[in-house]
Amino acid sequence: MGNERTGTGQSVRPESECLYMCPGAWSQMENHTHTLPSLSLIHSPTNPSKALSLSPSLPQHSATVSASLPLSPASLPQSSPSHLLKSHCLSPSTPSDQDDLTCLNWLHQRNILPLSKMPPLSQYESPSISSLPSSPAKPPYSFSSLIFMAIEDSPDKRLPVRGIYEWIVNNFPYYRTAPSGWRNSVRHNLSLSKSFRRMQRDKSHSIGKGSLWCVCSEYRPALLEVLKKTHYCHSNNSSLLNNPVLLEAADHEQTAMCDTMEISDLVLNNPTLSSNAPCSLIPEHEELVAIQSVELTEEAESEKDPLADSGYIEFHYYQCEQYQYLVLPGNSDLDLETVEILQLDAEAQEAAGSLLDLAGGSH
DNA sequence: TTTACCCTAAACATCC
DNA sequence: AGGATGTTTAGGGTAA
Repeated sequence: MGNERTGTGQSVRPESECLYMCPGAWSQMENHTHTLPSLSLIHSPTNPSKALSLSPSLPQHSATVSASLPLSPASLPQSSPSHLLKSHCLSPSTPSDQDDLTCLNWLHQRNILPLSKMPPLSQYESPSISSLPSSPAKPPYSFSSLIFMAIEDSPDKRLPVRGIYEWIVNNFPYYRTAPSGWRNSVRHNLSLSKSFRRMQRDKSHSIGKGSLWCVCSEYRPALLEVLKKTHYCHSNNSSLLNNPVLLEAADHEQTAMCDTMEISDLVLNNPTLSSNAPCSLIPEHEELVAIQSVELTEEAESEKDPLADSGYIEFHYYQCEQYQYLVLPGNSDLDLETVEILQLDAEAQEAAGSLLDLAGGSH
């Protein structure tokens, strides 16, 4: 009965997690390694020069999505990285697909990878693992926004109620396990909101029960605006994402380069990065995670990296004391507080992706 | 405090 | 008949 709209987490992360990094962020980190002389951020264990070959041509959406990825415990894997991969798979695919570690198709279409959002580690020290929530955090979007996105994401810009359900479930894993009352809320919104219109069914082309629903064009800008606001409100952990240029670029499907100056600033101001790690850096578990396949330059092709060939890049996340570490190939350490400005949480990614889609939609 | 917006639940009608 | 869909009402929470 309670309102869970905030979806903010309050639990602790497992001590070691795998992270997912969008190529844009990867590339930008790479581009700024020169400001981090003590860190060799990205290189392959088998080919240290490989990092420079991982320079995907930044796709249209990558600028927006790589602008910020604040980290939140609520959206973090609670039990295992595979759980994270499943629960945060935002691809509209079948359940079987979602069991696949490579199930990031939808995000990949936008060159986005889910990277969990969490506040600095100090905010949730020492809760027990048993207190971890077992399901993904509730998306911050209102039902109107969810319906809007679902309809706009459909080829014909119209969906039956069941199709809306399916879209939401496929894209927001929270609703897979949520009590079914949310469906009632969806119908309630469809009926009550002036933004949505029920279309007369064509009896000759029966779609089964119910009608098709579409977005009223006159309310479309307002719905889009709400999405943008949600996008801003849930990405307040990043000065970068609050840069209007980013969303403006999203609206125009333009590439806006993320200003990563803060990276060097943060790193240079962070004593943990200029000294050795305060404890041994042994992650509790390791996994390979799917990361978007990147287009390699010809040079890279000539120096093949088996990890790159597989489409996987291995790196590890874990916590130690009050710091969060991202261990990249080559045993490099990076305080995640400095990384987060390169990351979008899944929700922000969602918003960004939807906005991008919408921006390139019917207008 | 008010207002607007949102979420949730429930009851009921209609359709398939 | 039963489930899905659609409408309406009611009540509570949150933020501006």
